[in-house]
Amino acid sequence: MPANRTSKKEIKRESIIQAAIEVFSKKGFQAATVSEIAERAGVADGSIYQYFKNKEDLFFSIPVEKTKEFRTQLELHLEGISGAFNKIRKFVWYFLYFFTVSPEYGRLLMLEMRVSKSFVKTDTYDFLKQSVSSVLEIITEGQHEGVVRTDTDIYILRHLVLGTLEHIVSRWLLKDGKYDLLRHHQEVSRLIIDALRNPACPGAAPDGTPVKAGPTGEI
Amino acid sequence: MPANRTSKKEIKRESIIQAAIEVFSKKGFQAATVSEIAERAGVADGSIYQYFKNKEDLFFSIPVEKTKEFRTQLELHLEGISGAFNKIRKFVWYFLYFFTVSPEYGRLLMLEMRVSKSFVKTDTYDFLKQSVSSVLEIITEGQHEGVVRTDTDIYILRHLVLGTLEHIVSRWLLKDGKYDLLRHHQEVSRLIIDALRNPACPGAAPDGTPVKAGPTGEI
DNA sequence: TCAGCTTTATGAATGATATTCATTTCTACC
DNA sequence: GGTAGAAATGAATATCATTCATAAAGCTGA
Repeated sequence: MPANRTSKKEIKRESIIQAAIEVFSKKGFQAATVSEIAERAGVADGSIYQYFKNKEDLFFSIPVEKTKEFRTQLELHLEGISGAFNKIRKFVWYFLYFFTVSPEYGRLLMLEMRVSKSFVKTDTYDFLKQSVSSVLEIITEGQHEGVVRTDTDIYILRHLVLGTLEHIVSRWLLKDGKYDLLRHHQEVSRLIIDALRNPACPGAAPDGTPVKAGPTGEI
Repeated sequence: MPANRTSKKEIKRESIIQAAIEVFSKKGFQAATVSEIAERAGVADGSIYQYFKNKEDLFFSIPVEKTKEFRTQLELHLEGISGAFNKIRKFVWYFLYFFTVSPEYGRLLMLEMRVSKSFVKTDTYDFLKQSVSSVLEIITEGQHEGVVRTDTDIYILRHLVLGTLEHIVSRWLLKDGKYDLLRHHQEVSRLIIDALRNPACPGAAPDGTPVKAGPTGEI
């Protein structure tokens, strides 16, 4: 295909995605209609299907750009920060900050896509997962530093970090962002770090508290 | 209305809900059709609307019974256990156990309802929230015992506990329950407890590690 | 510039399905 | 057994997502 035609197609595709973002953000997946998206993009209903397999496929194309943005901005924010716990603090802050600035997108991602079986099969999801999983890198870095516990599967540590953050963001979105999402970011970091902290690491725990063994594994 | 007729209505309502559980579990909210539910319940399509405002209303009626079951069983399991951390361990185990035994229901609750704005407005949701929030009671109990930190908003502590657990369960459901959800329950409890633990409580931390102050609040 | 071919765009037609509503059937009570 | 009010019915309606036959536009080589 000629290059000229390709770029025109690309532009049209983009304008459809842009219209889709607006309409889906306003109405959610269900209530949004393909006709409205087509109208807003200035194309016929049928044309959408030249670019996307179906309504869902169009919906799932939205996160691609946003995820790239998340990833590059996060890298920028982590730049120059050393120490796994300092990076965790920054990650927590950035995660909450990101959704503070993009609540409409957050609604789509957190409340509609993240929870869909077909989305999980998507390439977009893999990309997203990989981006968010910089936590995993921070965790292993912390283990090498000796400050992060090595007695627990790192994927469980990730569940704790992302689970806590996603829960906070989801509940906030469900309440229409009626309060400041960032207001407790320091407490959240502190909590997460205390969970990740290596219990055997001298000098890592706070407040000079004397400590002793406790039972684990009891249900 | 005569009592006899009332109970007949109640029975029919139940049979519709039962049919709804089966069909929604098998196909999810979207793909399930009102006709199939009606057929399985042995009523006409239109009859559904005598009992429920619409398809969504019917859907959201499902958790009522299941939530009661969750709540009473949890109370039973906590019976006789003392100490906030022991209760947390039991809660973690029971939470994972519950979804292990009811994965189809879990899929509906965790992946479809929990994330819906209209569900959150529901009475059912309030009831559910209240049931799950026995964590809150355990947390304050632990604060009175002196073992749970008091430097952090208890709602944030709840975000950590429920966020971690719901994340674990959601990801498991999205992977079609292909592994044993309970296999890591002890690690999960340990992690959560280490996050909740009062950093100033002598004798609470593990392993006799000497500890000292660390910075908090830095991003 | 144009003929011939390919790609893209179109929107009316199709099919699926939630919901409504005029009509029928049932139930309780006299 | 007659009747009023409740409940049940399912055909009709309205709302989309998606398809597809047809038209328009883009490209190429002369």
